[in-house]
Amino acid sequence: MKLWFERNHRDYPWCHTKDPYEILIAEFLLQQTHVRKVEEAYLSLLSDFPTAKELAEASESKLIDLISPIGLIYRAKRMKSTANQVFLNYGGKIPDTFEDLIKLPGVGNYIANAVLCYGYYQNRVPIDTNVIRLFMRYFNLSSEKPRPRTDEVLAEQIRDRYTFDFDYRIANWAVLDFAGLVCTMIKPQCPLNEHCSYYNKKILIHKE
DNA sequence: TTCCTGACCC
DNA sequence: GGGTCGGGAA
Repeated sequence: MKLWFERNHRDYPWCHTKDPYEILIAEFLLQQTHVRKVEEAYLSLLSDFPTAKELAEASESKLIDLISPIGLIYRAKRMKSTANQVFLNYGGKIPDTFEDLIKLPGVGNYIANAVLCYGYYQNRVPIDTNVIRLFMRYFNLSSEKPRPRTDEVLAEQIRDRYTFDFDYRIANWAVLDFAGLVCTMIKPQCPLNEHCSYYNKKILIHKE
């Protein structure tokens, strides 16, 4: 996986920062949004509002203009509100604990873990739709719940199998990229085929 | 039409 | 547990 990442990984601006504020912005913009479209919004937003303080003082209409091309406009209000709380309650510093992070408006389980991992180098696993799809397929995991995202049992099974011996920042990006580029939702073309229980199951069904 | 590095509401 | 936000690409 590490080798695959070194050869094939995608290069996004937020992969080059360890500033928790910039990470937070990226994760905010990325939710339920195609990665390709986020890059421009991310850069212009950081260019206009380089710190939490400036975002807290930003005009809401300006924020909406920046976010409207990628949808989910309510994120503008949440981001501004979060910046305000960061400024008021934490002296402008993004919190470094899970408990404090999820108190912020618009920050849930995934974004909190992402900030802790990418911004504070903690060995966290932000579990999103990509990670779930990849691990459910490869390890033949299943979930009782209609929404695997909310399945804490499944999350634990994924973390158990998340045994990378290198930087978790790299590992998470690698998993994300691999799921996004190779283990895709529709017609995946995967080099790990024979190792993957999902592929083997499909072959089996095909033969019958 | 479905889906996208989710979070929030009921 | 399920609905909803949302523009854009496949």
